[in-house]
Amino acid sequence: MEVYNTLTKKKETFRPREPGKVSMYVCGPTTYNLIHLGNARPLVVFDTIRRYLTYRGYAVTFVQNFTDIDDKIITRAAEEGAEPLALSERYIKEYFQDAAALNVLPADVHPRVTEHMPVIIDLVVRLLERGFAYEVEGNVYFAVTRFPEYGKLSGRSLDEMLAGARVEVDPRKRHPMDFALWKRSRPGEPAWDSPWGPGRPGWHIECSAMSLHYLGPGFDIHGGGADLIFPHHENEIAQSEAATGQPFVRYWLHNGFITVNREKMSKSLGNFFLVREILEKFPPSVVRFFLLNTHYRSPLDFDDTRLAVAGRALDRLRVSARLLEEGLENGRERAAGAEEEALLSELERFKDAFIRAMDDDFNTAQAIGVFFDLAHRVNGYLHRSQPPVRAALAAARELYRDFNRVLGLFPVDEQTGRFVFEEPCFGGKAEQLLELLIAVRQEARQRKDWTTADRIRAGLRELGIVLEDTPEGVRWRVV
RNA sequence: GGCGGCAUAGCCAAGAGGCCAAGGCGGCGGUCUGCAAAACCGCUAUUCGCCGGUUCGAGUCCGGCUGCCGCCUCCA
Repeated sequence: MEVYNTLTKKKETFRPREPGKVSMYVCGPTTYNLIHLGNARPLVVFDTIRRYLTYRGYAVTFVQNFTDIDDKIITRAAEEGAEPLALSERYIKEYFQDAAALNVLPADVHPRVTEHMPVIIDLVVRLLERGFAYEVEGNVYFAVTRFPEYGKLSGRSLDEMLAGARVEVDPRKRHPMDFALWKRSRPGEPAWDSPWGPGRPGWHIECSAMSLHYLGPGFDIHGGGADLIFPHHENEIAQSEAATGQPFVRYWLHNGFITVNREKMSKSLGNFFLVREILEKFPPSVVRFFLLNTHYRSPLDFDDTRLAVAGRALDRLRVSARLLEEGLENGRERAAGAEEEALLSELERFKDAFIRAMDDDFNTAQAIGVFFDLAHRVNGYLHRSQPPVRAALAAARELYRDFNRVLGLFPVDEQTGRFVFEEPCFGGKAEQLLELLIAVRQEARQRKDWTTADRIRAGLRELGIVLEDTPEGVRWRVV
């Protein structure tokens, strides 16, 4: 397996710290608002990476933090007249709702800053003891000049950073690039006791403290958006390696940005789309497909049209999976013939191709291509062989499930293990009404009353419900 | 100003030296159908931003140019 490591700027063979086990940490959200699509990309990407590593037999320990106290939370809370920690709590709940909708599995641990103060303070103390940090009036700063390798992740030297610096220099800092490990709190702000007085952690120290706490130094994968490379991850390396004297992380993975009109989607530009809003217009599986249909390191331009196109593409896989399930119901328990033998051997080929794609730096775009090849092949078999051989289809369904286990595109019914084809926005009485309309139309068709039949079909199409007349009866689906 | 990335068909997007340049959307023709839809069959880039170079051989490596984007400031 090969992964692109931001630290070395090249693909490397993936060798975990411990054979058979993978430890990974992904920077989670600062909980002061609902997540937008740009925030959702790393969620879906690293969820998929985690799923794939699990699929490949690794015992994965996956940690994703919540930054539940920081300046932005305090500011936002003040605006709303809310308590900062209550605000965080609320948005953590909202986060889990969006993540679940996108079929993102919960991490093994979701540590929060406010619940790890002793661990964070210990790390700051250690940095002070080792001479990598200094205190000024209740604030503690990391001294970048004491860490010669500062800049190794983002690929620039302190001099280069200074040359382009647009930061105003804080007079309390010894070096302009020094950054806060601990910030003294102002009156009325949330505060925790520390050897330097009441305050709260700087942004970067929490991830060092919590990842080291749960995974130990030299853990395997640290992930996040490319905008975290500098300063966040650069600072994490400096803090962690200064404190432990050991390499911090083996592989740094960074996803590319979501753009809108080719410009980065960001809160500061205001060109962002909330996951919540998008899910009002598109099924979550389409959003997930859209995110995975491009390699995770490439930029991905977003607009409604592209999502709609993704939806049509995904429909192809959805329809194929459905034809497969129907084939299994109508199929025969017959011995495999030449046609089935050919299919079975191609299934092996698709599985190999899928693994090859994912082994190459988690190339989900190529892996999805293999999924389409598989669907095409199975559709062809179904088209040619009626009734199909059940054993062959069962093998095909296993492969659909394998691919889906990794990509997480289709919801699966926990009870039956079957794919769930209709999005949960439809059901109950509405579905019964639909069945009634379909029955009426069937009667019209038997009378050869094509006007009535076509009117019902066209009307339903307007509502986004497609009817398909097949020899086995009428099939409907929501588009 | 410093550092970095990307440019592949009408659109989206894989592909990091060598069988015919994946896949999807769209389009065209056909099979099926009452007509459709879906599915199936066939077609849809003599060519990978431009110019040089390395090589028996280059979207794929090197240099230059052009264009777009990002980081250097909170941001996934």
